[in-house]
Amino acid sequence: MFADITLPIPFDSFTYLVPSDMESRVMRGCRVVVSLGKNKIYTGVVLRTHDKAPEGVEIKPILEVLDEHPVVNEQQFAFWQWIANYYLCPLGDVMKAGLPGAMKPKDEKALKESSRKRKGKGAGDMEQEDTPSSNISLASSSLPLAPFSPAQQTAMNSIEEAFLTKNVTLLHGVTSSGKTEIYIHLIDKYLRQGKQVLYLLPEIALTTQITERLRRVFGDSMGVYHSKFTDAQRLDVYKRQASSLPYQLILGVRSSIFLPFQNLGLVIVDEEHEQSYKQQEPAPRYHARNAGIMLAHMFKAKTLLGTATPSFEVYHLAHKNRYGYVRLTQRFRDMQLPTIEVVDTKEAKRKKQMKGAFSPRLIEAMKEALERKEQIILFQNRRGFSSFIECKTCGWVPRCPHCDVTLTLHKKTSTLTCHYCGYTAHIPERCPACEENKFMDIGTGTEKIEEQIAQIFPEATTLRMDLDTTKTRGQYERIINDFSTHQADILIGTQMVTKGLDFDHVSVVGILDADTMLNLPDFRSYERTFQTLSQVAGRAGRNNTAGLVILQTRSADSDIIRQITQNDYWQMFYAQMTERQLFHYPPFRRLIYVYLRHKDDHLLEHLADEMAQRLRAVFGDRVLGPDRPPIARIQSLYIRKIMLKMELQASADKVRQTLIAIQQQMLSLPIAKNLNIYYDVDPL
DNA sequence: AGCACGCCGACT
DNA sequence: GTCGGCGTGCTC
Repeated sequence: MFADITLPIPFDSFTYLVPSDMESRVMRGCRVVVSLGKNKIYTGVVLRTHDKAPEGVEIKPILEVLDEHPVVNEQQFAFWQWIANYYLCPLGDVMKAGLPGAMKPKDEKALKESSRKRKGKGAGDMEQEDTPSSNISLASSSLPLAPFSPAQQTAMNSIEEAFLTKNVTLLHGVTSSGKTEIYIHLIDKYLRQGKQVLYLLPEIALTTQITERLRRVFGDSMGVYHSKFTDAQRLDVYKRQASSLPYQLILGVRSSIFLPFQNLGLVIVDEEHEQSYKQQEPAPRYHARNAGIMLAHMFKAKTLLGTATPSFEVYHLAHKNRYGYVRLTQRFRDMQLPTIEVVDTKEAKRKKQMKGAFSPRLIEAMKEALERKEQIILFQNRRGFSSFIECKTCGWVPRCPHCDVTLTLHKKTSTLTCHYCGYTAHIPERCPACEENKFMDIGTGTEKIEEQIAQIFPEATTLRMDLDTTKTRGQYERIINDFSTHQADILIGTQMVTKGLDFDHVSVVGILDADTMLNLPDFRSYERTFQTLSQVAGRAGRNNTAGLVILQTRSADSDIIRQITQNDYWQMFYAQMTERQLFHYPPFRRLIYVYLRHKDDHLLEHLADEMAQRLRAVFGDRVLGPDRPPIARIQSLYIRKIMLKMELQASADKVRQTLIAIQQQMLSLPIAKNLNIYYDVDPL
């Protein structure tokens, strides 16, 4: 008897021998311990048992069976396989994402350790058991639900009506329209029917505030699943979901779609448009919103997608009546939307009125706010001090030796940093090209904004929130907390400030430079700028006063800026969709990026051409490239990208089979040793 | 992915 | 004369 075992490495499975004394215990879905290679020990999951010996390889025995009952159920297997097929990655990669970290490769010592502990309660123990905690309220508890406003009630009714005929519904509600309250009522309804609910949030939005709010309503019937939790904590939730007394509501981040569910009735994807639902590294490169819809589909459950600024993919399907559509235009307690004032920085610059990144109008608005003891948020979508430094004499620019990018200046730490691989270098005293010692910095990051504030408003206190100031645990929450308790007047930040909490004392939001976002070489740049700037703008305004947003741009009279200031989603969507259709981009086509990596640029060039040619033989002009991506080298590997634009009706299965076949042809070429090929399906 | 094997530089 | 650098090849 043999067993195909999936291991947490980028392969589908390996075949092992089942020792006769284990035959009754080696079952599909159980974990086993096996050795791989010279002396590596892994925990894997049994995919299937059979009697066909693989040819041409030595076959090793399974060393140990860890579970008496399967810990991966049939629904999960089907879901794993869907992810692997759709996102074109080995099953092992899915397993790695799908099981909590307690299944990491073990060394010999850890293995013996766990054998000993398994009698008790080791961390790697996944034996099924009912959790000891009693008094678990299954339905929602004592806190009566907060009453709806008429607008919310109407929206709730519309959602329920839409679900009669549609499996997926988009709830398109402006900021502060009370979407969460609607989710809570809907969750309550499903829980009362004995159905499970999965409530997905982007990582950054899963704060203690939202957790506590839901905890007050749903008490112990809610489990929280966050990537910041320890392996043991996540394992607890996993075990609980597989037990006979699972949490009825899971509030979680993208990876919680992999938890075992038993009777899922509803999936909520909040902030549906958030890019962070799709990850580029590591594989599997799945989109949690789309995978969540598939998960719901497998359970014949419903999906509610919520956002103030829908993604084109979702809005398009809602518009075509494939998804239900519910609009919520009224803000909670009739809060007014902020006024957006556009400042033409091209004009201000010509008149030499700019103070660094600040226009006179923005300075004036900030000054007034500070005098009224109100708070300010400044948005600059670039971290660090400047984009890069340049030798004043010869124009030399320091670049990352591993990646094909300029190094960003971080003045606080006196370093030059690569934002891709993290390489850091000291600022050179003299230019290595011409020996001169004068540099100028080009571009503006959050650090430089902070420095300019100190000059313009020396009295004001500031906080900075970007990747650099939120590296360690708790820093993010701390900045949010300090700012909401008014321990600083001004919050300077990147995209990060667009998410999270509503602040009560922010009257002015300054967008320092809308153009860098608009000018990114990406077919989604307008869609994204609209989303991001709408979200930032939504931070302005207090209880009964409309906030003021100062939007600085060099293209003040462009259509996109007008659409943003008028909050005209439809116009923006309509104009952009015309272009998307014309140039065969999503949501009219399905994109697949094929990436090739190799350390030898010349050889890679040749191999990429070869692969593109083979793809063209099948897919014709649906194949574009190969191209050198904007960042053509990361961590010493050169990269090429081939783009596929598939029709929506093209069979995903056929496309996959063709791609895998061509990949295998490529990798069998003698010159293609060390060629690395991977895919990004529906890239963002 | 991760880890052993393999062939070239600075050390006791 | 060895320790160790990371290039490259393989894993049932």
